Amino acid sequence: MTSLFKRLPRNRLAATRRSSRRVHTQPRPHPSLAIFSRLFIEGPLPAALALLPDLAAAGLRADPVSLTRLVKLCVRHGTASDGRLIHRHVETHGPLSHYSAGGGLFVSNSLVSMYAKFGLLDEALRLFDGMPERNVVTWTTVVAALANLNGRKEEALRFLVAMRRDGVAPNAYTFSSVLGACATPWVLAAVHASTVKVGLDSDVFVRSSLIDAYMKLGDLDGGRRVFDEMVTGDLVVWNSIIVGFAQSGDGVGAIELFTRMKDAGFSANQGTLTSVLRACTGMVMLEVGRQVHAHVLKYDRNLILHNALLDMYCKCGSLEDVDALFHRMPQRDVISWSTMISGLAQNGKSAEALRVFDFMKSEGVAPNRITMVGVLFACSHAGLVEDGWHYFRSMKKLFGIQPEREHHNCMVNLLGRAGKLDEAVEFIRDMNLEPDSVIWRTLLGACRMHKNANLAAYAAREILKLEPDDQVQELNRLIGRISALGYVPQTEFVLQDLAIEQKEDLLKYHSEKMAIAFGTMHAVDGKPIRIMKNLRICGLW
DNA sequence: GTAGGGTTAG
Repeated sequence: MTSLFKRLPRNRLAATRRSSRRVHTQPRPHPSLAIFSRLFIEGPLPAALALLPDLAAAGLRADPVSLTRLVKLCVRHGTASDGRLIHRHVETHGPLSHYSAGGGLFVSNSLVSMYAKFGLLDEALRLFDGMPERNVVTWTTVVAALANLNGRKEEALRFLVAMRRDGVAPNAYTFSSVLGACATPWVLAAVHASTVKVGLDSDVFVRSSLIDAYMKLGDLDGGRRVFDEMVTGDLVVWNSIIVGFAQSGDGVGAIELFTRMKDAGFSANQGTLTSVLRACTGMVMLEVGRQVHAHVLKYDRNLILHNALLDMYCKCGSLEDVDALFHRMPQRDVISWSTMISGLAQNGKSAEALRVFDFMKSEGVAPNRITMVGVLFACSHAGLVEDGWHYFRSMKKLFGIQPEREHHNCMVNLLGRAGKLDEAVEFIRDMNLEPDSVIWRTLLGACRMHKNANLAAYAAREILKLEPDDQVQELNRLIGRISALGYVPQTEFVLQDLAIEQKEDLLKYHSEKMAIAFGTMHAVDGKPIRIMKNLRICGLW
């Protein structure tokens, strides 16, 4: 136990004790090493953090192993300010440079990772810049953090180059992370070639990341080639290829691979099935989802899988399946209930959604903030303004849930759809949050629905203030194809005073039209096209 | 003791 802490030199210890006496009239009991070590390893975190000043006052210095454990505890149970507290403590009372090279490096690495996990990448980079030495873990931590952020992926690649220039060789961890930053086929080809060169392309983590990277770029053949080179096999590599196919819209291919995987002797686990189901949900592939359901049957008591199935059937609009499954489920948690509430509301069954909410409460299940989004959403669809207000106002009192941005947005949607546009504006002005573009867009949608051009112009100006660079992507290419299919725009829903051609132009970007056009272009003859959307604000539908 | 792949609700 004593090996966990090192005593400081005697003069420093004496000075610390003197200052400690000045502060406290009664000498404080000496904190025991056993308490320190146990709390640093097991927590609870607040108690461990509270001991840091005592530790310093007693002239004791935690060793690197205890400190890295404390940082880990902080990532799991604490906040960024807890992490900063540890960092400050270490720098003040046991500077990282005082540890032997390995020990200090471990502590620094864990702190860099801690900042990255709290989303404080710039603080992580500041610490990184100040480090006297860095190893492959230090570099990989930063590369991975950058690769996971849209907008900083190029930096991740620059760090990979800098790392090699610094004489640190990337390993499988590094490649697996940096592959998430390959946004063009050329970069991916170069990184792939590097993995082959250093013999890491057969590592299961690298292989799975390679497949993901090819699939994300839409290169199904590239992904398939990497997959086919696999000799030993790995469940997650199978998972990568299956999800890649499903997300590329090749649901049939995904299921074929899924079957091949089982033939190859792999047993789909919960992770495989949930990710395949997620892909089915995202692509609205009801038939494929039903086939996956058959495989879920052997996990007949798995709540996560049942919830994923429930969501899939909701998003695919198959309410008979939703009903049958929900009643058969052996247990239900707050996610099951929330899925039902939102799913029914999305399918235009608001009254049922609110009945399910009552049923949920009668079963003694406490709603959470996501449940309340569903409830407010249901009110919004059914035009139940009074009920919506009641639920919004009672969230805190009845369920202890503080209304957040998304709940405020639901209220603007509710008031706006009900035609109470002035009340919606008043609500936006009175709320304690700074309105964001989502709120203004909600109001704009309501203005269109109720043909209020003045207020629409106001909302649009607010949106442009917040998002001056709002851009339209490859849309025009797609529009050309829609027109070829006989699309005739209905200009009465454009409120601005514009020439008819300009109005038509604006309506091209209407989301349902686009979805139907996309479906028409890709659907097999005779098969239904299922359009999934989260809001029903258009007057035409 | 530090960095990695898939994993249910808006």
